Amino acid sequence: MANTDQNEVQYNPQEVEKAAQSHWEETQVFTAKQDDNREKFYCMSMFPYPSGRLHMGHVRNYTIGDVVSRFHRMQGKNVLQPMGWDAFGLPAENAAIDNKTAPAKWTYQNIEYMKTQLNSLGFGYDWSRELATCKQDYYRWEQWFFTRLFDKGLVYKKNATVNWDPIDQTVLANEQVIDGRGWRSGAEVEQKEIPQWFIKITDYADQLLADLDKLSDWPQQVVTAQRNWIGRSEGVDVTFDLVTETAGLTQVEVYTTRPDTLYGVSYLAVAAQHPIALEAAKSTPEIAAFIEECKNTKTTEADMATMEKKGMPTGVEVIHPLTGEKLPIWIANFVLMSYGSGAVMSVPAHDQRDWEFATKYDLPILQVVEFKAEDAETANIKESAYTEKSNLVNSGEYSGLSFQAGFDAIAEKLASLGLGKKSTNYRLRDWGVSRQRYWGAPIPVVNDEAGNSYAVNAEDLPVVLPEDVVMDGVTSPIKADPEWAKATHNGMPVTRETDTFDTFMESSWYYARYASAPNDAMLNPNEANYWLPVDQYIGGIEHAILHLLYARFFHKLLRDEGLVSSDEPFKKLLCQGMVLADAFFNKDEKGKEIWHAPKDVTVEKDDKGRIVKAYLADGTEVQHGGMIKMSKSKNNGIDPQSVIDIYGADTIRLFTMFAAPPEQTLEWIDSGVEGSNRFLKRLWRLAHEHFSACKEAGAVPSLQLDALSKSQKALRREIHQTIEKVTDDIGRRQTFNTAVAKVMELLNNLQKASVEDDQDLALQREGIMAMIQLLNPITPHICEQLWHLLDGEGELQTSAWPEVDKAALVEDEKLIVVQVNGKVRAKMTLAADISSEDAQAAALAQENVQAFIEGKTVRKVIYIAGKLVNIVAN
RNA sequence: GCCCGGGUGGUGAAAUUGGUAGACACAAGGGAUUUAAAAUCCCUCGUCGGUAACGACGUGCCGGUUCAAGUCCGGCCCCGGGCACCA
Repeated sequence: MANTDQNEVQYNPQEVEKAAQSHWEETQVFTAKQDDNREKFYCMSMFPYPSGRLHMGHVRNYTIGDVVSRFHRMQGKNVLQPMGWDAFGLPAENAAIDNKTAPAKWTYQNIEYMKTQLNSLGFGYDWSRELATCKQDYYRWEQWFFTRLFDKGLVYKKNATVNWDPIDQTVLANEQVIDGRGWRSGAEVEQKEIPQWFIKITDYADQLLADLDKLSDWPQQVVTAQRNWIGRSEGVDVTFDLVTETAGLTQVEVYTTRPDTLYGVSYLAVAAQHPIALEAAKSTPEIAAFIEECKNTKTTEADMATMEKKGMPTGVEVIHPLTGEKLPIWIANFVLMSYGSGAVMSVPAHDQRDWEFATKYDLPILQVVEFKAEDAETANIKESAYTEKSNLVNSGEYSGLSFQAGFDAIAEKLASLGLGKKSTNYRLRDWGVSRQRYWGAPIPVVNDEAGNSYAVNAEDLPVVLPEDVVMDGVTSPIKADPEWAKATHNGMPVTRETDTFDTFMESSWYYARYASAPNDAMLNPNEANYWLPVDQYIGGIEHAILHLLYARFFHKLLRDEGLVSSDEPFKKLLCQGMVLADAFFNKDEKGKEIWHAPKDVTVEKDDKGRIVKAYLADGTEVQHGGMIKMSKSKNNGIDPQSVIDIYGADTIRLFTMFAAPPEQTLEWIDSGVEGSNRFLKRLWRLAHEHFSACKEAGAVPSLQLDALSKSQKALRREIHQTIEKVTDDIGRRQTFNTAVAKVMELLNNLQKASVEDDQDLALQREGIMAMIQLLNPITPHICEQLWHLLDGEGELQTSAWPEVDKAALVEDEKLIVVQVNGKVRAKMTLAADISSEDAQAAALAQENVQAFIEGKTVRKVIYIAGKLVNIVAN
């Protein structure tokens, strides 16, 4: 029991971890080599942006990845777990301005430091495959690939709006616009149209949608989010003839998903930028003013839904294609120029926005869809639109048709009149990849004097981004230097594009480059196809849409280029939850919240452990803002390094895996971290006690399976139940928290078991060795050291995962619960092979059961073998 | 508004196929050890009643199915996240 032997070796995580890490370095156990005779397992975590230091979100993400990798490696698979750096991006430019260094230098310094942090956490990466997206041996292939897409007609240039800072004369990224003003100049940001490059992701919209069905090992919510983002809808393009020619047009086209409601149209609504609106503005100053107002309405704000529906009549009219009726055209602030044709047919009775608009401007509301029977009592066109799909009414010859029949019949009629055709629309837009930033991969395009664009020839690649630059904070160095843009293309003088790629370009294919990074090509298909697809991808839910959609798209592009053979890049996806911590604040004179770091705050708790008072070192009282996501703005981040320095990597790894299931939020609790550390100390101590006992005994005794006592059998069953559960929890369920809990339970039981003879000692050894193996994916350093201490066979990292001895699981006796009318009244231990009759009889004989059935008639007895008896009596 | 999650002790959570609700851990309280403290170890710990045995109640609310419901079905309330004027 509590052995306070003075000679006992103390658990010193720093020493243990250093030793284990050197051992892995010597054995090169994480270097992955292609081997067609072994089953491969490719486990990848989302690579970090090299911001300077790891944060707790990284620790959680990469611990999960390392646990999965080590588990599969111990199962004998050929595991690849790489790591790299998402190294291009805006923060480097900002830091460069603040620190007066070049973005490249800052980035490489950060990479160097963060790499030591990752290593100190013991993550088993194959560093020989390390990549940084800002290096030319990486982005040159991205540039090459873009030129291939250029040749295939999958990219194009068009005007698109950017945020323009009129004082700094520069383009701003969305995050540089704060409350509509430039972050440095404070000038009001303007929308400006400039030519930019787009990749035709919409050409792949159907494939991206259809292949979602193959992603059965992705979280359902991510699949759903992507489906909604692609937003496929089926409808009809309807043409309305204008009564009089306007803006050079004789017709207006609209897109509708509800052609069945065509008889309910009472007006058309067009976007403020629509040609008809612009034409009307020429003669009517009020309209011009309204269009100007619409320009300034933010389209990104969340309060859009509550925004007032506003509009103005244009005075222009169209003819209803079926009824011949004249309908007015209105300009409406909720119609988007960027979706469909920038014009909609308005059916106020059956569309809520149209209803609000029509009610406000007193336009006719015509019901053409019958209320379903179940809605008949509640629906009321005078109060809101009825948007259900149902049979048609008031629709001439189409009245009485169902939704689908009406849809088809009206679509057909319009087609025969030459005034409509069925069409499919997507919410998904083409991917704009131009960024007017410096720290990114230059877009490999040159332009001649006539304005023609050419993809840079393969032999002229890469287009190198100069790294030794001075950032003035306003203009991109490659835009500021006219010499940089000078180039020749097939002997002709040309000018380079000075825009760079969206950094999502780099992160869309890095998983493939880890698998294969030849010097002379983007990928070697043979190597890439050995490792791909990624078997397990782990990262934050914030990338559920953009990154994961772009990467899926890129994979299909790589496939169509013949570089990979699979359809999807990531077989299984795990999105880990956020890390939360207590946050504290007080308010300054202006009422502004000032957030204080948890380490500066002292808390007082009541006897239930709830925070009743919190104050700073100088006694100032602060308020507890609750458990919220660790962030700079709330000043509640915990630096992982400080935790590693105190408790070591194994403790931080254990706590993050134990405190919550991986996809749920994790609450950072200091006392919980101490608890995890306590557990490791107990494990350490038990293993060392065992080691001493073996030394005393002279030899490591071997287990005599047929000579085990009843309690020894029970303990051995517990050991093998633990192996069974942990294997399932890590391998299949990915509930690492319950795996840890089960090992904790085993340690508790092993500590309680008295060791009196050789059999006890041998059994203790079996249990300890199993714990070391089972915990190794989570806390590999301590396990590695204990494995050596106890002379484990072979390399722990690649040695076989412990196997369940099915015979050990067999129970001679079982605990049976006895219920009367569904309530537990007794428990009894019976032979496992007892007959149903005997079990029922034993249950009825229980004293407490007798008390509850006295005076009642037993109607029925249910026996669930080996588990439960339920006696129904009344 | 729409789409996902979720609601279980003082707290984080567990209960995998409908079969003992609360494993494991944290906090709290009590005790041992110690000159003292730290560390360590032991005990208690859903609520109420009872010395205890045990009993009643208990998984957001209301109802249903079932021998049996945290789990399944119907309705409602609340919380968190995501998307958003997509025609």
